[in-house]
Amino acid sequence: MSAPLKDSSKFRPVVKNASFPQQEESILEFWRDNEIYDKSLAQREGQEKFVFFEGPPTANGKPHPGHCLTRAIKDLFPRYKTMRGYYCERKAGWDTHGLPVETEVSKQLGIHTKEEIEAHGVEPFIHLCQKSVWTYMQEWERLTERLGFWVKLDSAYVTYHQSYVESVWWSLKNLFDRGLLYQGHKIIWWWAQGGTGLSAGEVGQGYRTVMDPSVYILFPLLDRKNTSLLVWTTTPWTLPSNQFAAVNESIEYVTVHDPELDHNIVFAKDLVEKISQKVKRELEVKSTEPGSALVGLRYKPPFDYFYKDTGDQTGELADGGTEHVAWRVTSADFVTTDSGSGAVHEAPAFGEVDYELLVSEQARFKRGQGPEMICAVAPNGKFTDVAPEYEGQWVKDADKPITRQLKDEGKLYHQEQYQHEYPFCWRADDDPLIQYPRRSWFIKTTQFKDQMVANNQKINWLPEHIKDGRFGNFLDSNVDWALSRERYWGTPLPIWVCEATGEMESVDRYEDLIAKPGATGMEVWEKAKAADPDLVDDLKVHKPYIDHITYDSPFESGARMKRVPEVIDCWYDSGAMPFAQWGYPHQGKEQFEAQFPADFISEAIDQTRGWFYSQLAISTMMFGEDAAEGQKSFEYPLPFKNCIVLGLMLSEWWEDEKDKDGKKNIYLSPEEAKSAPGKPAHKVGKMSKSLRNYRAPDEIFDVYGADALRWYFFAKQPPWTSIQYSERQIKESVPEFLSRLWNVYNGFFVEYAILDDFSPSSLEKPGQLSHADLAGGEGYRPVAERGELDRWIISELHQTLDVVVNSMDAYDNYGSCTRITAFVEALSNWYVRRSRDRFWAKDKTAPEKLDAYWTLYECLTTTAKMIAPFVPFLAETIWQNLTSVFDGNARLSVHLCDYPLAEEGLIDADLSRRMGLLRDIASSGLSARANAKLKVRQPLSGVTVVLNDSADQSWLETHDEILKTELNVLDVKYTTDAGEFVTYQVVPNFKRLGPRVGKLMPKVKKAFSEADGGAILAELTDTGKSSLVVEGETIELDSEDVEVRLQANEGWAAAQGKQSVIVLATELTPELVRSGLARDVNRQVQERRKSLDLERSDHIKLYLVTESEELAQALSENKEYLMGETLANELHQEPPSDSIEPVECEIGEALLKIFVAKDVANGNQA
RNA sequence: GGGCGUGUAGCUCAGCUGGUUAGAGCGCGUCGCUGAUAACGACGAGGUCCCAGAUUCGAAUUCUGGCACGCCCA
Repeated sequence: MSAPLKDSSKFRPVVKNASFPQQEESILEFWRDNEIYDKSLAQREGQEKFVFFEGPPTANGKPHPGHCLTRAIKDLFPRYKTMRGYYCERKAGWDTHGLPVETEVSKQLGIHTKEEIEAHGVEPFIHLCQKSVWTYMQEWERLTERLGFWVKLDSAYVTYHQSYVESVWWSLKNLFDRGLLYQGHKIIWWWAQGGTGLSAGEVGQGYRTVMDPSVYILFPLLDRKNTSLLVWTTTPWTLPSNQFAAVNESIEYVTVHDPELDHNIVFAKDLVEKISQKVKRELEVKSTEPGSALVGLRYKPPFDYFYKDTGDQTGELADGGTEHVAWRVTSADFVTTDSGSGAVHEAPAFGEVDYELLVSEQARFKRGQGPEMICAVAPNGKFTDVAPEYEGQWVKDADKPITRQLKDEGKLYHQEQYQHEYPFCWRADDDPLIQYPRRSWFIKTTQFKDQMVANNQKINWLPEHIKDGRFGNFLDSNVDWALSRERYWGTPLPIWVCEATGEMESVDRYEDLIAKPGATGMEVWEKAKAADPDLVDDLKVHKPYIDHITYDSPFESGARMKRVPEVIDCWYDSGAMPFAQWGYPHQGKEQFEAQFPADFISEAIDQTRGWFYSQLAISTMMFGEDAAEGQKSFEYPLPFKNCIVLGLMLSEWWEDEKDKDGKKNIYLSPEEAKSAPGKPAHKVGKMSKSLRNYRAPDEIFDVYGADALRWYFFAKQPPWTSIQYSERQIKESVPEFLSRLWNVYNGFFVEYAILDDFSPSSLEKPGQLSHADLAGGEGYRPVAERGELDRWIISELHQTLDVVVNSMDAYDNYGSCTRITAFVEALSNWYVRRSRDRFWAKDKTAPEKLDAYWTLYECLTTTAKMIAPFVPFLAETIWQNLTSVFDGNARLSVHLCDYPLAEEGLIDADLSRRMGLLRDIASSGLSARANAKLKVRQPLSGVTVVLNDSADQSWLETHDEILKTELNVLDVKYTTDAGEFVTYQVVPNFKRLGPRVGKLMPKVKKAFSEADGGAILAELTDTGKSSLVVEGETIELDSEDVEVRLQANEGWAAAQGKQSVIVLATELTPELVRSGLARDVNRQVQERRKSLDLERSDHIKLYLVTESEELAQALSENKEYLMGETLANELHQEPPSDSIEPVECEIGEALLKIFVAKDVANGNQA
């Protein structure tokens, strides 16, 4: 089709079969070329702010579909708020530190342990880390852009940048100076052979089922003669380091007499039978007491390595008095009677809960007077000389000899083997891990627990249960933040220690550091930089360079200050992002104060203990009521006000065995899986890089487009639902929504507007094509003056806007999308469908026709604006073409428009209700036809609609035409009189009657079913009242107390709608049959027109030849109808004289030859 | 082992504060429509709302206890 491209007052014809992905690419180009994002921001400058924080992703792996969801949601609300008039900056950010990066680099180098890293050299290792961070940078940026996520990538914050590091340092110095940063021990899973601790993730990978000893040891009680506490443990090698025995205060304990040993033994009452069975002898219970009675009793531990020197040591308690520091019975809630003896051996060096018990014991004493942790094992996992008998032995190998020694000494009461899960090193799977204490730095977050809990209450969590559920619980069980990491690539802990006195101080700027008296060591960096000028300057604040910088101690002359070796937890980096992204307070003061707190953030649920917590903790400590003096504190020290917690995205894949190199999981789509050789196993689970169990987002973009993916995320479920990601679902969102709207826009509106020369170009100030902007266009009539259908769809549009805006303001994208989908469905399947006649009308200037164009135009432009935040590409495509007629006078981009708001005056609730009823009746009518096997092409003489409520009858009666066309009937009758077609059923309104009649309800229900529905209804209609007698009680009824249902009687071609029954007249007269035949003929002629590639506006000469008398009569009776429908200038019932290729087809029983030829002479005469 | 969440049609998911006929989309089947046409409409099959108890006149919905799955932590 040759389009008048030069005529800018006409719409551009849209390329047929344009693919969404291709269109999106050109929209991206348009946005780039015209800097639309920047303009959308500039336009809102000075307006109220909507603050968004980007939770920094780590760019050292390829992005997967789960990341797309996060980024899509992060884009949606800022776009929406911007259109609503807010100023919303979006600064990107990248998380660059931490173990994942080190692991990635180690893999490249083929090394594992810290020793190997040191051997390789920390300096080159760090260089690799810094570079590795950007390995997938481009892919992330491309994904971000391709998805339509508008965020400022070129001014992104980066956690390893000097300004960022110094901002983090500032906060750490602040905490240090306030005494909130302290050193303590942390029990970690320790790989003794490798000399390193393992992260939780690594530990989780290495669990195996093993058999370990389970031993019951006698701890003689010093205060009770001939009596021992029976203590249980599964790690005999920790017994030499025993410090306490723990019982549960609320459990009952017994003292039993063992006849064989002639000794009294104390253990949990519930376990008497079990333990008797184990030792195979009757144990006589002598007395019972609560666990609390045992607390404080002293005992003699099985080994005296430590006991011999300090067994009698006492210390002063904080609230007066003295107590023995160790080898006492203490109380602990975690002790149960599920296994063991109800008394547990405690070696604080080798267990986290044991260590916590030590800490709480220490807290009872005056400072320095309490128990010190004891430990008979060296970091290499071997006994030290403290335990001479076992010195140099690997702890796990010592289990047996230790048990044997205890047995020989009569201290072992019972032993057995037991099976459990135990972690091994994931890279050396013969090495079991042990729990082991390491020196570590902590932040005293527990001091801020109440404030954090209070701040959490102010956050609007979506879904709500996060607040008091997962997040709230986590806060309640807050422990001090273990901040330090004995690693290399991270923010260095900015604390320098005096080598002589151990006094410490914190430094928060590199500049200040090198200005310290006697500072040296900067040359190491300078040399490195000179040798490799490409090194980024930010590296100088990192290991190893920073470690070389020392200076004169202010605490003792002649001594030097040296940095502690640790780096910090990278979660602290990200949690500091609200201020560190600006380099605050060294710079960016204004930006920070204007951009805190965030109005909106969103991440997946796995960030509960990650970014959500780190932000809240740091903000509360830094800016809360107890903030450092001089520090600006905020009314809301919480870092964010609204937080959408996304569900986890699971992947669906098929595991195939054909790949032999150890990576046997290959993503196969359902189709591929079907045709794959062998039997791929269907699996569902977390998306993971190593499993390769998903398809790269790029492929999705290329096949379905970003809008399809976005719509799938936004419209298919609330965002916090854990979804099983499936390509099929994405594929479905295309026809369901995108192409449906596309068909209305392109397949319908644009095509006809071009044919009809309709254009809104007469508007002098199109502006953003708001309702008001459209008035004054050529042929424009106010909505109130237009036909009902037009008023109806405008009303639907504005009701939709109302719902969408309210939902979006409440961060409910799912609710918005559901409503938008319904609107587009109504637009496509009712408005356009019912308006076709007007679009086809010949008179291009008929007011009804122009009304239809203006109405649809308004619907489409408004819809484009409405969907712009959701599917920005499609919205832009539609907008660009719909505004192309204005020579650049309209808004350049849909994203520069204000979000459309509902106008009360355009909403007509009655009309919406009635139209709904009409649609329901039409749909039931079609259903009735289908049931009666009367195809729609066959006209029927009429239908009768029985309403259960006459309120809308007169309105409906004026809309017969719609039903006549929809149902292809000649006549429509309405009645509320049941007649013989239907039966009235009156059922109780349970919601209303239930509370009133209570227990009588079942009987009332029965009474209703037995009563004469018609009579009750009649009474209610006449007097507004009725009554029922149940069990002698009279129940007064008004019309609200009952619901009327209609039931179509058997034997009629009828169907039931929500509030009506529709009955067909099924009798077919010969005339009706012939009329049906004519419609069949029309259909075949249209088919022929298409096969001849005729344009829709081409006129034809038509020859229809049949030997059937009936069909011939049908043709002549319906000649005008046929000519009109097929644009035939002439219709003959004999063959043409010139050679026209005929087609033959069956109409009913008869054969028909069809000759169609384009009428060149009279073509396009319209 | 603990916390949190989830369990509804073949699939993916809705179902608000309890109201008696549990929905949508897709898929499948049947039929229709044909100037939106690689679109559209109707109908149908398909559900012990995970199980068991309790509360209630009434439970997919509330409570208790299980089971299964997922996540986080241990």
